[in-house]
Amino acid sequence: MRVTKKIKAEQIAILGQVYKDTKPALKFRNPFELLVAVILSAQCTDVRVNITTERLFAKAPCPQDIVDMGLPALEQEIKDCGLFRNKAKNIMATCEILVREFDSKVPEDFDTLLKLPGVGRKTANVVTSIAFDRPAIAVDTHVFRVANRLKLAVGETPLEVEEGLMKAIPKELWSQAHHWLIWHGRRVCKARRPLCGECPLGEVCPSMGKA
DNA sequence: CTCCCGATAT
DNA sequence: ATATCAGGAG
Repeated sequence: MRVTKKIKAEQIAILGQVYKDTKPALKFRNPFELLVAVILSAQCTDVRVNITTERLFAKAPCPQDIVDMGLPALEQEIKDCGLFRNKAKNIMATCEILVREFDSKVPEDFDTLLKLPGVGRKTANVVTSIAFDRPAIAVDTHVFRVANRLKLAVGETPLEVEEGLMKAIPKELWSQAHHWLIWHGRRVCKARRPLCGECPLGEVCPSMGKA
């Protein structure tokens, strides 16, 4: 199957119809909690992140509280999420910067977010999109896999896929489409055993039955 | 490219 | 037993 512009539009329309009511799976009450939750979410399920952040923010709801708690205690607190030494070091360094340079608030500017330790392109896009309500497409493992399988956007790297998706999707739908792709990746177009048999995109998917 | 890393699904 | 999980840094 050759995936034309028209077929891409159909893919997007179906995704929007099926997943229109989806929202972020990560629990958060403000931009700071979202930022920490997304840093923790690397190579970890959202369910595990939510358990961890609920416990963490009960003890330390603000950047200064985490700084005061100290690195070893933070490591123990987030250990279940994996990669915990790197994540703890990055969260601690980020909190110190937020307190010292940004009045304990999460900056809204994308490039400023990118400079924070532990914050890469995916995390910065999630925060600008979800916390600050600006159009962005964060390419995580689900978005990367689903976009490539659909050939909605093909690329070897997350950045290539991000750029392809921005061309294929109207800007006003970027943030929503990001959620549609994630939920489709979680529920149907799974990494290991995709449920092609019950996929609403079967007719417009070039990878149908090939995984 | 490799390393970081525990929990979970298959 | 092993692949995968809302990645990022060196």
